[in-house]
This record gives sequence, structure tokens and C-alpha cells, in this order.
Amino acid sequence: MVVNNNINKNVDHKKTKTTKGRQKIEIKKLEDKNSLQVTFSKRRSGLFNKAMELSVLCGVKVGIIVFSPNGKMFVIGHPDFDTILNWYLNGESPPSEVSASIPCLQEHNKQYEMAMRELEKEKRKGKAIEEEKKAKKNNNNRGFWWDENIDKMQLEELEEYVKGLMKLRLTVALRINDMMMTNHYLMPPATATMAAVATGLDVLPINDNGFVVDGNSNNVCGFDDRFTQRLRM
Amino acid sequence: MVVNNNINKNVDHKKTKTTKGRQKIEIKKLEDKNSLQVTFSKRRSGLFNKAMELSVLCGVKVGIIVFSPNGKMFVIGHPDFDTILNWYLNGESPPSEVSASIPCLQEHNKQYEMAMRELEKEKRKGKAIEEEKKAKKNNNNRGFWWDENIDKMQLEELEEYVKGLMKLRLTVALRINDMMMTNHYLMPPATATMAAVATGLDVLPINDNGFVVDGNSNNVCGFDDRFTQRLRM
DNA sequence: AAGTCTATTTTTAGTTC
DNA sequence: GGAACTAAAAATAGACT
Repeated sequence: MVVNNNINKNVDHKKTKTTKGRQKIEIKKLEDKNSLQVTFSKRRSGLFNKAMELSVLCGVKVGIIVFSPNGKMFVIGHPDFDTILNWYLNGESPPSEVSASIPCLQEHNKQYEMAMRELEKEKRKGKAIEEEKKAKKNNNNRGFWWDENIDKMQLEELEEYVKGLMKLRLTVALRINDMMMTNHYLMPPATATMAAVATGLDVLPINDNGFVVDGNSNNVCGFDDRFTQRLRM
Repeated sequence: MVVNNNINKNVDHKKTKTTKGRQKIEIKKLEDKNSLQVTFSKRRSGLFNKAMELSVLCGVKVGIIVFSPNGKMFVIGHPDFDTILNWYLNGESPPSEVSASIPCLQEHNKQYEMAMRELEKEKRKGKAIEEEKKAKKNNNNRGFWWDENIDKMQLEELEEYVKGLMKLRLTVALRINDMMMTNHYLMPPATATMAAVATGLDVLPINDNGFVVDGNSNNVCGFDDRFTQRLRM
């Protein structure tokens, strides 16, 4: 699919530099609207990617909100932003992994709860989606697979795609759950975390030894309790 | 492989290659506790710095929450995190001339409240449903194309698969974000939520006007001094 | 506006202090 | 358990498409 056709381009210029390459810039407000937009796009993407990497590498929870120059909001989070927000607002810490001797049960319970949440959400979303589709008079499912080129998708296709992905997630999580249940001793320690990251469902590590971690953890950042009321519950 | 110079230690500290430099790593959960801690510290710092640069360069609002491997919470935000949260929770955009009709916002609020209610409701009956679900799972629940595909997988394949899914998630999220940025008013209101559910990454559109650059009042929990310092220009 | 390319800056993995 | 160092990897400014 990807064909390298730069060769003829560079064939003559071994020496002539075609660009100046990356230039050092001062960290101050960009004035040029165009480059601001470009920079925002590139750097937001970079930032989200860094967050993802941190989350995966260290198995930690991360949430980010960014307001674009035009006032649109971009949010990313693992597991999901609202969950992280709840921990923040309630002054809780994320569920510390593996507290006692029966980690499996607790993890499974947690997972099932999460799964149920997803199912519940899915139901409601399904309704909304159907309404939207009715309104938009959509045509139907095309049955594509997950490595189809997303960038070329149109809105309707993306919609369908996401629905598939949504179910796929759950399936993956359940499948992994099964595998862990039966023979988790044989599983690579990273699998669960990968799975959790990929699916957004907490399929938590049954790391045979590692990852014990303390019991409780206290967050440091003092914050306002008024927000607790906003979120309530 | 640790092979190094026992010969010239620190007597003449120059010239000889003393390290291999940065090495390429896979983005997967670090198993070594020590390097995990180090990596977390370095990368959190790097992430916060990137956020600061984005904020300054593009004059945008950014907020980040990170939970450390030990459950400690790190928060930064510009202006401050709580202000940003307030915008998020209220579905507002940064201080501006709040126009009366912002359907996207109201939609978001509605969905959010609904989600919270559902979540609450579900928690109450969670246990019962969980049992039922567990029983069901063993019997049917199969026959979808994604089920078939996954059921045939061996462990290694599943691992690879999940890694792919992980990347796909981010791609989908970013793609949806981008679509919303360019023409979110054309998109069905449920799309963002659908996407969020599917990917586990919250992708939420808010609105597209307003936004006044607020002067100061920066970050709360001072963690990385570079952030505060540079932000303060 | 979104993707490519290149030269350069920035980040950071591995190590030592 | 950082802080500093080194060198390779990763990100990206600027230009072009």
C-alpha cells in the first residue's frame, strides 16, 4: 500500500538541503493563526500519545482535557475520563490492585461491574444511534474488519465501525477474562494491562508476583469539595 | 546486557563511550519496579511539560490528572485544574459570551446526567445482574463474527491482537476528534458518546465559539517547577 | 486542512554518581 | 531514590503538496 517514491526526488540533491529542518522556537504564544492551528493539531496529538504511552508503560491512570483555540474540548482518559474525574472529585484513589489473598475474585467482580456498565451504556446508546440513523436515513452495514483504513471513512462508516468496535471490546475483555480464569499462571503479566488499555475495560492484572503495591494511597492535591456536589454520587 | 568499562572508571571523565544512550523500548507495561518508577517520574514530567508548552504556544486551556503507580495523584492545569473541571462538568466553554443555544452542550449534559443516574441504579442491582450474567456467559452469547474470530485465537495471537486494538483505539479517538473539530455540527450528538464507549477514550465535543484568554492564576498542585515557572511568563 | 519530508531539537533509556 | 550524563530515539518546525 505504501510506496516509497521519494527516491527520484532526492536523487540529485545529495547536498542541497531541501529544508531547514526543525527550528528552535520560543515557548510563547504563536501569533500566526495558521501555524497556531497546525501546531495545536500536531502537539495535541503528541500529547495524547505521550499520555497513552505513560499509561501503558506504567500502568497508571491518566486523564487530559484540552480546549482548542476555537474553544472545542478534547478529552482523553484511561480508563475513561469520567471515572478518573470521580476519583479526583471524591478524593479517592484508583482501585489499588490486589489487596489480599484473593485478588482474582475481586478483579473479576470489578470487571463484571464494568462490563455491566458498558452494557447499560450500550443499550442507551443503541437507541440514540437508531434514532440518528432513522433521521439520517442510513444505508446499512458493510461488514468491514478492524484494520480497514479509518482515515478514509465517512461518517456513516465510522458510526458502524465504532459499534463493531464497541462489541469487540467487550468480547475481548470477556475472552481474556476466561483465559485468566482458567490458566492465568501461564499468561504474560502484561497481557491484562494491555487488554485493559485496549478495551478500556479493567481486566486487571493477576500478576503472579509483582505489582503488589501498598494498601491505601492518599492523594495529595487538596481540592475543593464543592465539586463533589456537582458530580454528586 | 551489562557490559561496561571496569577499566577506566571516573578517573578521566570524558570521551570514552560510557553509555549506550537511549534504547528503543516497546510500549508495554514495564515489569521492573525500579525502572517503572523512574520512567513514570521522567515521563510524567515530560508530559506535564508538553502540556505547558501546548498551553502557552497555542493559548489554550489544558488540564491533566495522573495517578502514580502508588496511587498518588498529580494534577496540573492552566488556568487551574478546578476551573477547567468546572467548564467540563457544566458543559461550558471557557469564559465568553455564552450564547443561549448550544444544543451540543445540553445534549452532553443530559447524557452525562443520564449516565450518572444509570450508573447509580446499576450499582444497586449490580450484584444480582452480575450473577445472572456470569451464568449466561457460559451458555450462549456467541455467534457474532467478532466472537468467532477471537475464539480461534491462541494466546500469542490475542496478545498481538490486543496491541493492535490498543493503537486502533487511539486512532479512532483522534480521528473522531478531528472530525468533530472540522464539522461537529453535522455529526449526530450520540457519536461522541458512542465513540467514547467503544474506545474507552472520552471524545467529547463541546462547542466552537467563545474562548477568551484568561490571564493568570495558574496551576494548583505544584509538581514540576519548570511548568509553573515557564508558564508564568 | 491533513499528510509527507527533512533537518534539527527535544526527550528519554540506561547508566553512573 | 533522586540528579547528572550520554547517545540514540522520538517529536516536530518549516516547507511543500
